[in-house]
Order: sequence, then C-alpha cells, then structure tokens
Amino acid sequence: MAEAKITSLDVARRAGVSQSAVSRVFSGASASQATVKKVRKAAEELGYRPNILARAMITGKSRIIGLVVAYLDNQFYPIALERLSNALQKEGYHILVFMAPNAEDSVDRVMEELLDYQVDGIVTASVAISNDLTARCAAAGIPVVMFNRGQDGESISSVTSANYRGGYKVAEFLVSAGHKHIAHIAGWEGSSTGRDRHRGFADGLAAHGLAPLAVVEGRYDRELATEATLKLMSRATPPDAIFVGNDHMAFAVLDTLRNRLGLKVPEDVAVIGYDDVPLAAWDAYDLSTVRQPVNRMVDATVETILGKIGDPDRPAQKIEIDGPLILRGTTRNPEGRT
Amino acid sequence: MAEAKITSLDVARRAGVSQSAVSRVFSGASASQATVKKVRKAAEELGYRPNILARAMITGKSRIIGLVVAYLDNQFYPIALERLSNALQKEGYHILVFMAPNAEDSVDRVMEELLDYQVDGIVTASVAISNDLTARCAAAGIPVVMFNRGQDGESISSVTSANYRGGYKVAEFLVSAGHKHIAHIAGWEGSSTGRDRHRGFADGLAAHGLAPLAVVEGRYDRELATEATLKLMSRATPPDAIFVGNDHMAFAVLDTLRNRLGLKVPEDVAVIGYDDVPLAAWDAYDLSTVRQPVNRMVDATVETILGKIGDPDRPAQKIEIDGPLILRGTTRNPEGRT
DNA sequence: ACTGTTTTTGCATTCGTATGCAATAGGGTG
DNA sequence: CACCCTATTGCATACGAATGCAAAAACAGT
Repeated sequence: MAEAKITSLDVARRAGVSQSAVSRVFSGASASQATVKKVRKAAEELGYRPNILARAMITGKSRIIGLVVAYLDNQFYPIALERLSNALQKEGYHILVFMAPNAEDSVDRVMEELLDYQVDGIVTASVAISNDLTARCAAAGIPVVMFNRGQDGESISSVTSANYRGGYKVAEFLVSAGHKHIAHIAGWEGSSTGRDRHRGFADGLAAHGLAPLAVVEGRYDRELATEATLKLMSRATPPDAIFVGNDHMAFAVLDTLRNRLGLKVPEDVAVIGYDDVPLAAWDAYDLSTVRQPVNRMVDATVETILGKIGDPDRPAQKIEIDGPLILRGTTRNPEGRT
Repeated sequence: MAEAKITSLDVARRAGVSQSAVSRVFSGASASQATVKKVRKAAEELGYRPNILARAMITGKSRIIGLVVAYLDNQFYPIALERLSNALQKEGYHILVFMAPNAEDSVDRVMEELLDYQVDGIVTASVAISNDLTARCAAAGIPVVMFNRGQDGESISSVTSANYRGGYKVAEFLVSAGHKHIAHIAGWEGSSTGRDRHRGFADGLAAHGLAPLAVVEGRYDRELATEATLKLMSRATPPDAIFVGNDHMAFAVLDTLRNRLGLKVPEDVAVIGYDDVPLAAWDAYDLSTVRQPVNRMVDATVETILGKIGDPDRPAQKIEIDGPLILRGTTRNPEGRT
C-alpha cells in the first residue's frame, strides 16, 4: 500500500529539472523540446498527474461548474444533464451536482455551498434564485446561467425555449383542428416557463376569439395532473382538448383519460404536451408535443457560461430557442394538414 | 463590481485575532466562546465562507465523490443519482459527474481525470473498470464502489440487487403461471448484472426441467430489444412469455408486441422486466417486474464509501440486496395466487 | 568574435487554510 | 499568593502547482 502522492517536485527531481519546469510542461507554457521530453518521461514513469485543486488555488480556476437541479424524475432533466456534462467535459470542465429540495430558500443555501467550492460558473435547472444570491454571484465574479427558466433583471443569463411562441402554436393548432373547448393544465405560475407557455396559449386562443375553457395548475407533478384531469373531465362541458404544461404531466393525463376514464385520445379528447422527451415518442404514449431542442439549448448554455468565464465583461444574455410542434397520435389533424 | 475574495485573514484582522483562530472556528477545533463570537460576527459582516479547495489541499479531503456513469436515459440511473446526491449532501459530500461514453477504455481515461480532482471516493454506475485502474485507486487510497455492477476480485466493493435470485424468481413464477415457451431478452453478457439475471433465470427454469426457448442479447438498448422481439415472435414456435433484462428494454418490447405486432399482453405473451422504475407502474405500461430497491442500494453505497473513507483498512464489501417480484398487468397470475 | 535579442530555466513567492509547537492566559487548589 | 495544570492563542510552516523576475543559455546578425 504505497500511499504514493507524486508531486511535481518528485517528477522534477527524477527528470533533473526544477519544479517550475514540470509545471510549465503540464500547463502548456513554453519549454524546450528537450525538457518536455525529459519531464514527460519522468512523469510517465512515476505515474504523475497534476493536482487540479492545487492548480485551482493559484489560477483561481477550478474547472468545475456547479449544477443546481430540483428533481430528476422528469426525463427532460437527466437528458439535459447528460448532454451538458458531455459538452463541458469536452472543454475540460466538470459538473458538481447539487440537488435543491424544492423549498425556495434551500436553493439559496445550496448555492452558498456551491460557492465554497470555488466553482467557475453555475447552471441552474428548473430553479429560481433570489436576487440577493444573484448579486452575490455577480460580486464574486461567478457567471450564472439559468437553464429552462428565466428571471427578470438584466444581470442574469438564461437559456429557454420560446415558450410563449410554443404555447401560441399549440393554441393555433388546436383551434385549426376544430376544437372548441380547450383546457390547460398549466405548469406552475411561479415559473417563467409555465407562465410563458400559459400566456402564449391564452393569447393564441384569444387571437381566434376564444378563451381557455379552464386552467388548472399542475405544478409539474403527476398526482396533481391526474387530479386536474379528473376535475376537468367531470365538468358539465368537459374539454375536447387539453394542453398540458409539460410531457411529464401529460403522461399522467393520458393514463387517466385512457385507463381510468376509458376515453379515447384523440377522438374524445386531444392532448398536447411540452418538451418532447424521448418517452413521448414511444408507442405507448405517442404524444403530440412541442419540442424543446435540448441539444441546442445545452450548446447555448455551454457557450454562454464559458463565454462569460472567458470574458467576465460580457453582458448577460437571454437566449430563446424555438422548437417545432411535433404531431403524433394524441391529436387529430386539421383538414388539409399533414 | 467588488471582486471580493474574502479570506480568513480578512476576517482575522476585523475580529482582531489571528488567522489560525479563524480557521479553528470554522473547522470546529477548540476556541473560546469569546473568539468564536468575535470571529462569527466578523465573518458574517464580511460574508466570509471558507474556501473548500484550500482546505482540501491541507487536509487531503476534498469532500467530493466522483460518479462515473455511462448514460442517463434509463430512468433507473437518474433516480439513483438523485438519491445518491441527496444522501451524500446530507453528509457534506458532493458529486462530481463524469460521463463515460460506453467505450471500454474511455472509462479508464475518465477515471484518471477523476483522480486529478483528488476525489475522496468514486462510485461507478453501470460501468466496468480495469484491474489496472482498480489497483491505481487502491494505491492512491481512494475507495471505489461499483453500483449496480459487480466485478471479480477481492479488492473492489460493490452494491447490487440479488440478480441471480431475481432471475430465479422470474423463472419460477412464469413456470407456475403455466408458461411453457419462455424466452429471454438478456441484458449484456459483459455485465455481471446481465449475466447473473440470466443465470438465475436459466437455473430457475432448469429446476423445473425446462430451458429457455431462446436467449437474445439486448444490451440494454431499445433498438436491439425491438429487433429481438420481432425475431422471437417470428419463430415457428413463438414464446408465450418473455423475461427482459431490464425495464428500459421491456418498454420497447411491450411497444413492439402491442403496437407493431398487435398482440395482447399478457394473453398472447407475458412480459416481465427488471428494475421497477417508476414508469413501470404507470398505466400505459403497467409492467410486471423485479424491483431493485434503489433507496436501500443507495444507502448501502453511501455507507460503504463513507465507511471506507473513514477507515481505509476496512475490507471491500460485496453487498447484495434482495428485491421482490412486483406483479402488474403484463403477466397472468397462476392459479391460487393473488 | 562580439553584441543584441529571444528563449529557457530556476528561484522565490503566492494562493487560502490547517496544524504542530511554544507561549500565554486562565482557573483551580492548598 | 504561589504553583500547577489546562485551555487558548499566535507564529510559522505546509499543502502542490503556477508565475513574475532575473540569470543563463541559445541564437542571430554583422
């Protein structure tokens, strides 16, 4: 059990050079061919690898990005995480994960811990952060990007899909398909994402002189979505179409409609979700939905955060990426449309 | 824009004590009531928080656990990750995520990077590691726990469910339900998990004088599972029951049977999966499956890794946790059984 | 060959915190 | 009040790598 801690000094000695030479070889600074070769050889033989933490202390760059996320049971997030991690890994960064139990202030507490780790940047997913915290991060010079969530204020970057337009598209489509009684099981009014989809949807209906038959908040939760569905369908005039705030809830809605209520989708009720997670394309659900282009959202997130790390003066950006309506089996197509 | 880096020295000056005093207050060493109060106050006012990386350099403990994982689209893993992260967070540890693109040697490369971060321990999920690497970690004194995967050799800890028994149970159940032509869409013979389930299953059938009708490797992949299903069902004698290596594939199998082939489950074919991910309980699939008790597996993982961090001499443990067969709608019950 | 220029190199210091050691203060006892 | 023991405190150093600076070496030009 050789508790071998091999340091740059060990390598230096073996290669017959100074510690600084070793450092320069491994941090890509200038060094002569000869030393590079000697150092590489010695390092190889000793199994030396630079200590990232020590390096971080000097340079002030830890090459760690903190990710704050509330839950991973909605398939959208693990997939985003996977992509994000891969993309960052390619740039030499890694993700330190922090779960933020939904409570509001827990996010702040968790973010403080995050700062203790001297992360180079923070990505928050499906989570809101206090202005106080935002300011703290800005003061500490740590870029923050909100993923799939926006927030007021100039200073904070965010990457979302075009939620307002998405909601609007859904409304237009459902109207054009001849639906008259259109309900909405909303996400959560406390989230920009949910609000924007809702607003776009309502405006889209209004443009055709309609209004939502009813709006119930589902808070991105299966249970609540199930209840909402039951409630909606037991109305005197039940909806003939339901726009659901995200796919995760839409699956619960479909389960409820088909199995619990024995209804036909889309004949009795049409359903449209939001996200287009992989599961939406599986036969069992075959859900029509608005796609959030995860890859492009992730790319934009990486680009934004790394950009800001590289140039702290870069202003905050609010990026919105448009995604198409994906029509599958839970909607019926309007006349003359494919 | 006050690029404020507040250090323990700043706090010390403001509190009128030495830097060591501040350090002792924050690292829980002994200090008088008076100093603790003064330091706390000064720290509060300045917004001081200890720099974990600097601390890590001295103590050699980073309070970071590396997680190596290959993919997150099988719901089992994000959920395990969520639980794991929460459990570790409670103990003051955090997870640094490394995606290991499936290729064999990429795991090793990724683990090397991991070591650069001076992690206190490593958890690998659904991934195998070379003996060389195992040795390196042992030499560096870094505990490794394999989650949901075992490996030969004394020196490496692992936490799995009782896969052999699980496979065995499935066989017994299917036999008792009167099935005669039982096929297996296996996981991956390169994984202990897949092998054990397969072996248990085969032995279980053998105990009743039966043998699998056919075994096809699905490699935990939807596409392959779909192909396998088509292939199985086009045989002269198609199976009347299929045991699928995990739920993720089983969903593809169900989609194929029901939608593509128009068959009835369980009337025409019964299906049993493995894992019991949340989705298995959703109405659209309602999949009978063997439960892997994620919570207990995660608890065992945390306990093992932290235990080994606390006491490096603790021997490696191979923990197996038994999980029940969960009967839902994709199997028909044998006579006289609930 | 000599001077001027550029590249390489080593020395010494730095990052922010923890900790062994010695000095000091505090507290109790007779 | 002297004495001893213990609890606190500050000083100085260490962790491992990066970097400014100056010395040394390599190179170029005439």
